[in-house]
Amino acid sequence: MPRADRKPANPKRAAPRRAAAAPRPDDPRAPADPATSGRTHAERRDEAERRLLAAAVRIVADRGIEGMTLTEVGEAAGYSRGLPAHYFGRKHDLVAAVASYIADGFATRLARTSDRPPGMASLLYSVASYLDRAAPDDAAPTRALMIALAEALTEPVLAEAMSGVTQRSVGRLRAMIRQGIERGEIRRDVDPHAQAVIILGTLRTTIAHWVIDPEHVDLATLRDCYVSSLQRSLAA
Amino acid sequence: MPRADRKPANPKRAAPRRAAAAPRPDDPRAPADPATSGRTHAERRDEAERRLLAAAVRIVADRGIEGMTLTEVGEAAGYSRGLPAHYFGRKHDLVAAVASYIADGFATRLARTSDRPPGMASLLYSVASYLDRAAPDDAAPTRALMIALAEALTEPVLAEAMSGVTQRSVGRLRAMIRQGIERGEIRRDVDPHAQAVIILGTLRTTIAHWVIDPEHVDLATLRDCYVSSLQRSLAA
Amino acid sequence: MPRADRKPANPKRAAPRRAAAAPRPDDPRAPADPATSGRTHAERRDEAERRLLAAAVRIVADRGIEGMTLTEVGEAAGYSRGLPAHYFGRKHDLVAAVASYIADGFATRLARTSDRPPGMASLLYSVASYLDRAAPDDAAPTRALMIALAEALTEPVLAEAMSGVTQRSVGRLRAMIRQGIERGEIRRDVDPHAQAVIILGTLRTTIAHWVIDPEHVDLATLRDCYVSSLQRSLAA
Amino acid sequence: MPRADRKPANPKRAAPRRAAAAPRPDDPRAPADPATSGRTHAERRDEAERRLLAAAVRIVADRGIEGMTLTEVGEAAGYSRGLPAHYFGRKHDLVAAVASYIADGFATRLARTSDRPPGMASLLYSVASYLDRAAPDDAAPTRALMIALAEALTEPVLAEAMSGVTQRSVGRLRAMIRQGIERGEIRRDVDPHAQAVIILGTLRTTIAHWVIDPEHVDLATLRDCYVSSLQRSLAA
DNA sequence: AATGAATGAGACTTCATTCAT
DNA sequence: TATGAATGAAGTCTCATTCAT
Repeated sequence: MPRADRKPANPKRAAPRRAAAAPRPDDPRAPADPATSGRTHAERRDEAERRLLAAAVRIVADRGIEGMTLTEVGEAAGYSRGLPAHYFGRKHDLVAAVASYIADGFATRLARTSDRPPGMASLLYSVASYLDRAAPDDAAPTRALMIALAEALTEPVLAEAMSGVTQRSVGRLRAMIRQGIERGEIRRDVDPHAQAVIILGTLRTTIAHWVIDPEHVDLATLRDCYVSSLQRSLAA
Repeated sequence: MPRADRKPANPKRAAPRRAAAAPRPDDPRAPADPATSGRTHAERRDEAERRLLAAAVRIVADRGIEGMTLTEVGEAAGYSRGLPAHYFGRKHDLVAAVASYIADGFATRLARTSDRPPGMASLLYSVASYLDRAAPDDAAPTRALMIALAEALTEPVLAEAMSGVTQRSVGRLRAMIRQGIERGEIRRDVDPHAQAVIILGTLRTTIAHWVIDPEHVDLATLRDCYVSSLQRSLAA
Repeated sequence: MPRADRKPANPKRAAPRRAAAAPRPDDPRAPADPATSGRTHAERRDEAERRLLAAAVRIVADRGIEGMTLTEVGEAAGYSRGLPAHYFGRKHDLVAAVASYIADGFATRLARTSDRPPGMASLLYSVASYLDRAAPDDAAPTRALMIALAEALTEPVLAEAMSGVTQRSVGRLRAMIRQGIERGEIRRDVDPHAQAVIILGTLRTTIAHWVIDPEHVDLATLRDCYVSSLQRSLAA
Repeated sequence: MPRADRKPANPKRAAPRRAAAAPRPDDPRAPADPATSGRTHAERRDEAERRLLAAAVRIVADRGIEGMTLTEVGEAAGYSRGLPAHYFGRKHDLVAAVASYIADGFATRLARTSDRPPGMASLLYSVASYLDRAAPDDAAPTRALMIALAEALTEPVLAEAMSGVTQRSVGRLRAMIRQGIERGEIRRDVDPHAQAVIILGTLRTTIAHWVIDPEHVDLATLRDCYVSSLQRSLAA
């Protein structure tokens, strides 16, 4: 006689299902009213998609792209195993969406958002605030970016997205360097593009260093140190 | 580099697979006579192990750690698919061995091998040649190191092995910076360790950037740019 | 060199395997309509689970626990080879489920289900009907129990389940013996527990004997023989 | 550069090798002089074979036939992985040899070794001492026999060897029963063969029960209980 | 006589993917 | 919209087995 109460042994299947009430405010920009009822299909779809992506980012930050399974993403987002596939189709496409989602979060990070004058001042300010913004309470997005950059070496779909965010970042730095040269603040023999690549590389490596070993790395000190180094090396 | 010869034509070949024609001189110091007969157990074992590791490195350079399968490693080395497991047991242990193997290949990369005077000159020379050596004919070792460093973020066994190379490399840079300070070439307020960590990271990140996107990055320009930046920012 | 794009496992996936023709009525109480369509998820799941367990019991009866493979269980039940793992996770857990399934089928075999008076009469009746019920058309369940009991010696998960069914059986026999003693039908110097263990052992060995060599063993004769022996040896 | 000190990850390979000095007096009947030197090839071969078999029995007692690997047998006996295959060829043949070896150890267990008079007294004495001898300091041989008997249900090569012990044991019991009948101690309507089969089976099943679940079974009580039951049920 | 290198079959297990509900 | 049942490919790992030393 079959046992009525048997459950599949897979422990993951025991994970919470659905949780329509208030799944989890995964996304910092969570909507004010996450209640299921009283919302249009489009709204629900959008929210589900956002939650799935946010869950995916957290998982990527933990275990990398290969370590992320569709089942896990669905359940971590408070939905069923099947939903990620339902929305994104192939895993490949989910990975692409995750990569864009991660990149978007950093897209404007080097944009000049202050009232600093263009050129050297903007550059130094952007560099400083890039490092400042890396250390919020939740390191997951930063960690996810680092991992996505790393795994772009072997995963073409990531390479594409990461190449995009890299080029935008390099472009912003390059523009500031050019302005600095035009304004006579920065040496004329500096190659704006190459210098921008090096600055971005230094920023990323500093953050990666902190992501790996936050205990022993003091971002504020490194920030000050780098800003003054940069000033010294670029000054006309 | 993709392999040319996939499998022996005759699938039911009972004879040992090791082709007498010296399948591939994986090891630069390949033995003169790789024929099967006339060698001791220990010799055969050592050679097989070396070949397996060399094959694994090539595959890691192509597809990353997760993309490397035991079957592929065995066959790429000219043996059976079972041999890697037979030697290394778990894939985990093969990965550890591969990581050490990769790390060993770069152990002396930042050692001062020139006749430059110690201190600033050595430092700048080492930095320049690190970037120069990244792009030889066979980029596989460099690629493999970059990938191993990247995947160390999510794979603890790699993290351990990579930590070794990193510490050795940081140590060498740190020593040069200290000498530069002692000789009065480098500012006294530079923290040798922190600066060494940042320099190494920047070198690596930049190379990774180039690996992913060689179109937009010219290593020679970067090298000159970085050397002069460093010189100015560190100079006493 | 960028990786060749990974391709979907099988682009032209063959149609689902579940034959609509009701592959095999594995379960004696097979459902009237095993067709795939028109059933809820829960129903399909339950039926699949029942079929898998029934198939597993048959295979265990044939080849023992070690000889049972997940692939075989899946296909013998009319499903894919992947389903057992999908439901039960590890083979270990399937084995545990099979052991419970087998034990459950025999759990009540020694319960007094007749209108015989308690004590000696019930005991003799239970013993007789235990042997009678062992010889239906399909010896697989009995054979599976014997094998599970045997392999419990080396497989802890079986030992647990078998220990359970054994203790229940011993408990029932012991209760009847106690009643017989209280009613003055059975000698006062009989140790109810030890005697119950011996009776169960004799029953099982008799059945095992028949399972192994049904041609030369006449269960009806052995039954009569043992019932009268028992009566003689226990009578007050 | 390949690491010279690498060992295969398989932990079993780290087990002691060879140990020519005085490996282990596995066999109680070990030769007086186990020294390697000064012995003929035949002697060394015999000893190696005996050691291998003794090691195999210990392993079977622990993990069963399927759980026994050739490598483990060789190393547990103090030799190399390859020796069992070298001597016995296929695993199948080693199993057969092990089965015979086990059976031989129990060949005389039911022989009347006392001065009891033939017939009923011998029968009861043999039964009692069979149970007594089951629980010596080293239960491995008993365990191994039980396991071999159990796995004979699914492993033909075992069935054959076990059939030998069984027939000898049944024969001895049958002879005692016949003598009892001739001497007028045992009822004439007892079938000597069937009764002997049932007695032997009950002895074995009971011991197996005790092996699995020693907590709930007291062999001494069982022995007394069974002896007096037998006496009453067989008495003329 | 004895060792151990190497092979290859076959098991378990995970998971992306498809499809019915 | 969302769930989850079911498939099947691909990978890891274990070992019996063969064969050179």
